Amino acid sequence: MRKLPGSFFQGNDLLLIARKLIGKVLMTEFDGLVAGGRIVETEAYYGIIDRASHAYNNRRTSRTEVMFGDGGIAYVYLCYGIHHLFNVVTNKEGHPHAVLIRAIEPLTGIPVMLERLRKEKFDLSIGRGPGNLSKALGITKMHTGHRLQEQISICDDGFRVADSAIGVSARIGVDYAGEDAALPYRFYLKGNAHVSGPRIKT
DNA sequence: CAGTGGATCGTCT
DNA sequence: GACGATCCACTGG
Repeated sequence: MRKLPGSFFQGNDLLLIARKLIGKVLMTEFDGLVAGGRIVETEAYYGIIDRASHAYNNRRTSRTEVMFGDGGIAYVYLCYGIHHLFNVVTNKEGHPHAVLIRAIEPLTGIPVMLERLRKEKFDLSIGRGPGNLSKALGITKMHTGHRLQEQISICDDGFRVADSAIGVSARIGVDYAGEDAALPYRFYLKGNAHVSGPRIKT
């Protein structure tokens, strides 16, 4: 288990980073409670030229400010007043790229996740969908701006994903973004039951 | 199954 | 004052 260094996140190749995050392990440790899972679904948000991005048109506010910093930082915000969505900031200062983590396959700390979700038994909804995974891992908007090296970290455990195992599609829930809604910026591990969105028909 | 609507509040206009 | 990078429960077929 090797924590990904800041340099992993600071490249300008957003789509490649979003793709390479598939198969990595997202871990949290809050108050001694460890939880984590394998990332199986991501979405890329292309900053100032992407109508789906909060940083579109160089929109710089107190909320979006962390996206303008160096890569390797968490961007967490509240959606629909209920859900905390976790993003990884990428690229260098001044280039507000981000990758939304949409789903994980739970690996460790499953009892802790069940407790946070108020669930009795393991089921596929744990870690499925960006709101669910943040809740399971205990991530909230108070963690926005945190470096991904301490309480929240992303690790390589040696798991390898072949290019052919990664599916690509349009992003989910970004209809407001006009033509940019159709861009192929969503990546997922084919056949994984924890991936969100409509089931793929085979 | 598909479709619909409610929850709930920070953020920006 | 409007609106989400969502989720779940509930409806009807």
